[in-house]
Amino acid sequence: MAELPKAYDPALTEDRIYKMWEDSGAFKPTGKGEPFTISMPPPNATGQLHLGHAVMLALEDIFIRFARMQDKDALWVPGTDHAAIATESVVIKRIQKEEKMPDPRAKLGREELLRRIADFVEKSRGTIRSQVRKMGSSCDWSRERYTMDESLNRCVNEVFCSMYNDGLIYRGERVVNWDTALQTTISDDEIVHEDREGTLYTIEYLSAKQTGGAAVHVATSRPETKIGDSALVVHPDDKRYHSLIGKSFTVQWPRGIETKITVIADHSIDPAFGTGVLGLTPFHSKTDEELWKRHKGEITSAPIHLIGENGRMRKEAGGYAGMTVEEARAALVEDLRSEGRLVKEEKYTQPISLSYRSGKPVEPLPKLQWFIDVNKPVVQWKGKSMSLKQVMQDVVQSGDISIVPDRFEKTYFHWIDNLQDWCISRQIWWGHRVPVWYKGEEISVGTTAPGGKGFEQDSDTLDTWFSSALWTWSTLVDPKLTQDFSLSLSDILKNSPDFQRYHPTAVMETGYDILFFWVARMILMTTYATGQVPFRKVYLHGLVRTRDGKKMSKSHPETMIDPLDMISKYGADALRLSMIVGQGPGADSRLYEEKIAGYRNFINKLWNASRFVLMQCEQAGVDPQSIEKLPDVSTLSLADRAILSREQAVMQHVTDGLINYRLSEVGEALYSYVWDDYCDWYLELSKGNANTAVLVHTLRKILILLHPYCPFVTEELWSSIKPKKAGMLIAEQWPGLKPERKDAKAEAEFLVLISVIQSIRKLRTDQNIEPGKQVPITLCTDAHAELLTSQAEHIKRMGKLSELTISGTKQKPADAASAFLDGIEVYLPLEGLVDTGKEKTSLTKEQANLEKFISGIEGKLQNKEFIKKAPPALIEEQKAKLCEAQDKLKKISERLKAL
RNA sequence: GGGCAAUUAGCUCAGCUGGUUAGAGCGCCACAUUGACAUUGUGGAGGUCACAAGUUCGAAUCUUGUAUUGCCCACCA
Repeated sequence: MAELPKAYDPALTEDRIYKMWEDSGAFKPTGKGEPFTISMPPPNATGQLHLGHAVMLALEDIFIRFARMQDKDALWVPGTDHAAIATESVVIKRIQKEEKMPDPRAKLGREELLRRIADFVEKSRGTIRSQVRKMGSSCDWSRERYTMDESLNRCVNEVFCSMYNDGLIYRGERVVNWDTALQTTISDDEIVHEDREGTLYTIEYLSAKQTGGAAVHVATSRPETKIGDSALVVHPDDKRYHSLIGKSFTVQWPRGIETKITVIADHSIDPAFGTGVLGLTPFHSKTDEELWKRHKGEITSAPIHLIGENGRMRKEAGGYAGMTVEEARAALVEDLRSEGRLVKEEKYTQPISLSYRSGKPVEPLPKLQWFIDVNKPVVQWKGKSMSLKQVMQDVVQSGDISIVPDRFEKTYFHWIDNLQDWCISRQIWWGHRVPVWYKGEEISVGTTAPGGKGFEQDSDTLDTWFSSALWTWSTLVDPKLTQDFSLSLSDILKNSPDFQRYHPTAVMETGYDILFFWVARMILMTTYATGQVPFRKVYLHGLVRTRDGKKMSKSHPETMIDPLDMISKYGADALRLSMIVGQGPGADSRLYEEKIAGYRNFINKLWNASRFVLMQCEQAGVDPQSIEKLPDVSTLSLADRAILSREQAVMQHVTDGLINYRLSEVGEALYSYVWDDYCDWYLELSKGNANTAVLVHTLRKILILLHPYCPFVTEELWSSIKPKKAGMLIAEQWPGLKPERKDAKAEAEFLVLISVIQSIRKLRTDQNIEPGKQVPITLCTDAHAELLTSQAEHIKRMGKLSELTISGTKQKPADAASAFLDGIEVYLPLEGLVDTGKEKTSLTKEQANLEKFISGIEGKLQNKEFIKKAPPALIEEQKAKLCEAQDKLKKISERLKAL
């Protein structure tokens, strides 16, 4: 048997073990048993693994290993995401910086830029792959996918066409969110709202002369858009403006600009805000556009497209054309001021919309784009025609999909309620190109280019979430089939064995921050495209924060914890535990190095416990691998019987916990079982009279139960201690319960033994006995004499006793320090050396505790209502406790009196 | 403006369906260094469970309200 080193060294172990797993094919599904699939949320193909990925990988690896050990047909599909906007902008920035090329898109052209991005991605994907391996992720690499794979592209195109044919995808001129920095549209979800200090300007919009009554003032935070107004909107009940409703005016603006507006009424207007009049700018505000659509018929003038995609005023802005929005605002305000039309300027907290991607303000402007209609009731679902929204609601409401923690179901429904048509086209090049071709007025939508000359493909690409939304199933279709264009999507699905067997997936695990971006979109697209839900359960983890609860951010590198650093320092197992234990689903958590180091210590504890077991075997001349069966339980020692009984409880707890996704609790339970029960008591008590069969058996169980959490160290130890015939731990079967091993009496007696030893140790400390010195002890007991006698050797060794006397309660040694347990009196005879002060302090404290406890219980028991209504078992329990406590109190009081 | 969550030891967190003398890890104090482990062991100190009212025989746990903190959503121009 090879000697294990004194401390566990993950660096010498992890890569070797991972390779062994991978080479053995253990990550591949067996094809037998109940299928259990996880789709790995694909990390961006650009970057580095961060803690968010690490948490995801750890959780999913636990799920999948547990399933695999339960003999399920476990498949975990890995992959990477092309991350359209993020990747393109990263590569463009690099080229700009490294090659001093200000506009790579213009200079390189579409084809060359795409080639460069693809190159870059290929390199990064290699990095990501190796980092995913470092975490110990047991995913099936032979099924690895990439969102830009040809087969996935086929799926994307198929879904696009099918939705187009169903009228769910349409092209329309609408106000969209324009990111002027990235020069593309973005979806509503990619907008972040922020409050900024702004100014609310009140301007004289119509003069008294024009209205024939009072002048009309309008408050606005964006004066520059007012020259693009089509209407003024007031509340229908607002008496101030009653006479104006329905009238049209020509508004004179500085620099010779003239607009025509109509005054209309709408209930959405708040008469108390500003002047109660809203200047309606249909082309540069989504809300205004909505309002405008409702009142189109009443408004005579057409909307004005004022702001261009470059963020500058267009020629429609007359004298302000060419200025940036900010410049135009300043200029117009000055002009109005000099005309005396600037009535008021006030400080104002303005909610503004920023691009999630670029961090720059989003400019709403009209643009011809592709959208997904979420309200059209044409999706066949459960025999009904529903809208995409309705299907999304149904699957969660009906329980086809459940979300952990369930409060996020509310959030999800709320999001759907507010969901509007999804703008899916992007003006970037990196991504799945919109499968539409144009020739003059002619449009061709298809998975392949149309025949005939003169067709040109739409230059836009699809939102990256469009392809990610297909992830759970597009990764399972047979790539060969996708090359055959005579097949329909449903043919492909029907004939793809993996899709047939492994979809829907069992659980989707991801951060709550992409519930809307991704999880909801997967539900939307997958139900439509496949008629199945993408997954049965959604498990959401929270954000990993710094020790102070701050967000880790790239701009503050000192706040970042790099998972790979931590792995090389403490090992992947320790990192995994530190991210799982102590954090519930959906809640943010804090991570810091000491925490990881703590779990490294735990791993090392396990390592040394195993060394101890191996050493015991060696000393007994037993080959641990040859141990197969447990001896007859009745022949075993108290400690053996107790640990075997505890083991059953732990096994049950762990299994139930994993089934119910209570990972933190399970981790804690295992931690304390291994460290407290197993190492501190069971192994200690085994010294000198070890039963190697039980030692080996219980250690094996520990390795099995811990394997999903810390796969590396457990696998490594398994090789020394597994039964000869057994294979790798990763493929080991999850143990079933053996209720006959439960032994409440043994566990109770074990606790008595522990409490005796602990109380002796405390007496020693209280009496300042040198740690090495052996002392005599007398235990006086009527109830536990037999037990204590049988355990005398243990008590002597662990209490470092020179002599142990066990007697009845009638004879008590004089001149001894004392302590009192339930039914046992512990005496440390010291021949005149007893530190009575210390003993008094200790006993007085105990006395006070007991008195408090007793009066509490007595209060309860004297309460008639309690006696009447509490469950009888509880009452009995309380009575028993009271007796014990009173007995103990009596002894302590007597002793105190004697002192 | 709407919604959601959190508030338990110095720090990070458990405490599941109400009955515990309220727990863990780290940190702290004291002690211990030759055979599993100092990445350790032994013993200890430390909490009116944010506040208030209510339900109940009984509340850290349920209800309501308040406060503080954080997050999400939202068309006050």
